[in-house]
Amino acid sequence: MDISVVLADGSERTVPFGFTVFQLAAMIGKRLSEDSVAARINGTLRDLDSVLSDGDQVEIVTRNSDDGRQILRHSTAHILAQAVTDLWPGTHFAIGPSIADGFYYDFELPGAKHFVDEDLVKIESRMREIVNEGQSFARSEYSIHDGLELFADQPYKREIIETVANNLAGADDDEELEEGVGDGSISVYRNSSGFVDLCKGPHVPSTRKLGSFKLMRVAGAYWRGDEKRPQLQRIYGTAWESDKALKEHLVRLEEAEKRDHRKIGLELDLFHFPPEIGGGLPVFHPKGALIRQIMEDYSKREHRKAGYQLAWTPHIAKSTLFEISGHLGWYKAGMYPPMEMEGATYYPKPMNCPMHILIYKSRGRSYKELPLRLFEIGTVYRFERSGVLHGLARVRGLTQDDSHIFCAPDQLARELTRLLGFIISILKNFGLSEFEAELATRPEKSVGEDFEWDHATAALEHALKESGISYKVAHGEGAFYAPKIDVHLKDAIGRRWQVSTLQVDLQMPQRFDMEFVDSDNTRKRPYMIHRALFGSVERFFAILLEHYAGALPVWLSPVQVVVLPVRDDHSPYARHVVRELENSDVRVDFMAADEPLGSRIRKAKTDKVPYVLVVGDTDVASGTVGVNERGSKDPDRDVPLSEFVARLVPQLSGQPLGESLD
RNA sequence: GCCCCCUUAGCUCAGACGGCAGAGCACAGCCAUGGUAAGGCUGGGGUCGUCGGUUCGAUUCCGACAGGGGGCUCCA
Repeated sequence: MDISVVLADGSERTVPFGFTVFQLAAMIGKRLSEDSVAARINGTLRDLDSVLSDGDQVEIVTRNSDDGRQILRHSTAHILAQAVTDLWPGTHFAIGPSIADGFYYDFELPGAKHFVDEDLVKIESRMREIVNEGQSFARSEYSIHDGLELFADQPYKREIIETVANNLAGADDDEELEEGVGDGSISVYRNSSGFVDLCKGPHVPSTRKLGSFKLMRVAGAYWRGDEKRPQLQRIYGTAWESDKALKEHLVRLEEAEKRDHRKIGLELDLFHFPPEIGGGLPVFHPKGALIRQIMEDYSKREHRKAGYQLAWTPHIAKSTLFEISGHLGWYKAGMYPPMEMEGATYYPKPMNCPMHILIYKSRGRSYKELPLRLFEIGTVYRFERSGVLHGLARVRGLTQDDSHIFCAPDQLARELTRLLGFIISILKNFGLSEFEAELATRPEKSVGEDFEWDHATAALEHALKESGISYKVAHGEGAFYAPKIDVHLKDAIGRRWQVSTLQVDLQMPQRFDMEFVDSDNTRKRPYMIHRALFGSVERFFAILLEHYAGALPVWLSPVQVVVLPVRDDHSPYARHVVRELENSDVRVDFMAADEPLGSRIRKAKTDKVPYVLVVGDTDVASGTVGVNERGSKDPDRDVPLSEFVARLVPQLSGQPLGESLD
């Protein structure tokens, strides 16, 4: 008896009853069957040995598809666990999912031992043996009861099974499902060698399908992500559909490493972290400070144009302020410890907002003044835990480009829309073009009235829709006092960074008893919007360095042009060129002819200076320069100086030129 | 804070069974005046992260601490 199935392209195939997916793939083509790792049957991922039913919609999943790679990674995680239990009998293994680019597996070694780096070599070679043995993965199902018995020696597996068994409603947890529990039964995969793991599947049919993987590192990771629970030993690996894809991935990692802002910061002499000052407290060297200043000046100018007023507030305040704001109640652990003086207690500020509120409250406010937009590039101090510090991206003294907007309730939606548009346009002017947003809604633990949350959340969503930015809703991810929008951007090599945040604060106006007099002469409470655009100047600085790999656009470059005389006797003319450029507000350096030309050019280019001008005999004679533009291979000789200036000047302001400077 | 790794010249890194510490780049001086990515010579520069232990002797072995890196947790 034959049955018929529908393939991904819509065509129908007739196959014998009892045919498996793999047999179907083989029937379609040798290449397809070789590349197949699983199948999607009626929308669900299944093993290749699944038997087909009449009318099934079948899509063969190949190793180079997203689904396929995920299956390869998950299967590779299994043989990682198998290798570890082979090498350390009695190991407890917890979970081992696929993740972006790879997989991990969490273990608890007998005797509370820890992995060291050399162990990865041993484990990897055991994994290669398992691959070469061509072990099969076979699925079977167990009742909860039998499953608990099967994993009698595996407390973490038992906990997964028990949690879900006790709370079937919790079965919508993806991780539990990936681990193979649901619907009152569990599924396990058993290798031909006898290794068994709890798993939903699917898996590749044979370990021989695996092999393009590499173990990357060992790390500690808390069981279920809870720092109160045991810390397990996590091994990270990467796995791909082919050795070529694996190699490309490793090259991409190297590229990313070259862009590391900490490395670039050192190479270009921009900033460093003196241990004598303390972790997370950078000093900016002259060139780095100049870049910062350009960023900040640009930002201030744009804010003034957009109707903001600049504020300036001190770095410390009495405890009273943070008692009113609530920071001492909620976030004391995140604040630097206090200083005592003349009987009062002072704290370094962890945020600027309470001080901006005091500016608002310095006198009565009329509805005619709203929206009142205050802006400050203000440095705040937060006691980040030592383990989380990361270059400029996560510091303890950070400078927020912070604004607080106070508006009437009926102005909220319009103001948020305007704000989001402003944020996007500024980010674009820094040469960033791909954005995504997240709308974070009310968390379970939160304060405030429903109608306020609803109003604020709706206004945020309205702004997102108006701006046209793509977004997703992160349910329950908001701050406990406010819903928010987080803007993420993608950098030149596709990494996502969170930058701007907009929050509609439902608490502060009340805590500080803020009000304004409305047109009907009644006192009303304003809404308050918190917003950081760069996030922090330091973090945004890091993002720009990594995005541009240090080759900043002309307007942000600390040195825009270097002028090199070929010989010493060209120096007077070279200095004339320097003066001319300085008259056009170009940041220009002169490099004396005390080294060979080649090495001076090399130095200027490794400093990533956008334009290197070389002047020699012909230039002196005819008033020209030899232009070396960053990124172009050949010099542009005999360019009249006035022509070069005319070409350069439009690039000096912070406006995008729409060109890639990579 | 927790797990793993690292710490030798300003930078990138060698090094030895435990027996006077090495290179390249950078820096300084002299020479070389060179039209497009490293010119030559000479020189200075180190308590081998800190403290303690083992040892006749420790930069090397052991321990603690500090700083850095990769993760986990956290990020108002």
